[in-house]
Amino acid sequence: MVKRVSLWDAGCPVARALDVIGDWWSLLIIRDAFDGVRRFSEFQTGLGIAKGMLATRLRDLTERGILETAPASDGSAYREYVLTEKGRGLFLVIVALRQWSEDHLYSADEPRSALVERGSGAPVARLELIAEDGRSLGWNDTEVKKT
Amino acid sequence: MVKRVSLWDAGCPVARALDVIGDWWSLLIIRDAFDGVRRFSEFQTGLGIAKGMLATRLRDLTERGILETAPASDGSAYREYVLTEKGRGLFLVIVALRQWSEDHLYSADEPRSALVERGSGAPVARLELIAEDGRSLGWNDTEVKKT
DNA sequence: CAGTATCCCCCCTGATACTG
DNA sequence: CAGTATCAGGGGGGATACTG
Repeated sequence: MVKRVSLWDAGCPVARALDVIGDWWSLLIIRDAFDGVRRFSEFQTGLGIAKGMLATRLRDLTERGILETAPASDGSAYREYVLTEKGRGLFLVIVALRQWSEDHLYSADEPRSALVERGSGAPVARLELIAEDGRSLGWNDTEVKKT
Repeated sequence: MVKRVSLWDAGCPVARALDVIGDWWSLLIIRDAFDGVRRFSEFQTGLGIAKGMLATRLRDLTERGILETAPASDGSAYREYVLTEKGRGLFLVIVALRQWSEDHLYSADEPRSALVERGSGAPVARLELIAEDGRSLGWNDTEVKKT
């Protein structure tokens, strides 16, 4: 973000999305936020990010409506950072990244993690693209249509 | 990629994925590849990227097994860059980004695009997270379990 | 703890020129 | 057309010190 050439107006939704969350740290911060991280120091130690960088990223993400600040839940004087509805909308992006990563970036003997239902621990179905009638679609079965 | 601090070994699949395709240009190149772009100059003019940067990105993506080179289909002496199976696996990541972007980054009066079935033009269902029995799941219904 | 301020390096990135 | 080589700049990003 804040890059020399913004692709915001390039007319492609993907480019516009990357303009907002396409830098190195943002998605990692958002991932941590989904995992319940809320405090500055939690992000900082968990990510190993420099404090100044983290402050900048948190401010940017807040300005862009992905995070919002809330009074600390423990009564201390500090802020907490929580995902907005817009921010929570990025969940599937992270799930898709996770799924691809575990499919293609891990060797068979490495420890894995899996997304399961909270409580029951039942596995979650793989993300897939389907037609409205339920047929599974591959990447080559689709195209982008301007409306 | 090639960043001071690699998160490849951070133990998080999302971080590892971003280590591979988390830089500014890679996903845009991949998106273009999904749209059928194959030639150096097509990428270059379509993205407005500097030639040196593009050459570096194409090489990195090839080394990482996301793209592969093929002889030019028109018989010329040049290479073409096409997605591998691993690269095609990123389709859902791009779809998720597109969906989020159109949900949250576009105002009502802006022109949109939509993913439709090739040929029929029938709309594609929204990406969503479901349990194995078909129930729709929200972000807060899940957790990551180490295996 | 939660930041802000400063310093500074280095690499990403663009621009241009050059080659086959 | 498809790159490679080189140069120059700007800012991403780390480290440290400082404040409340």
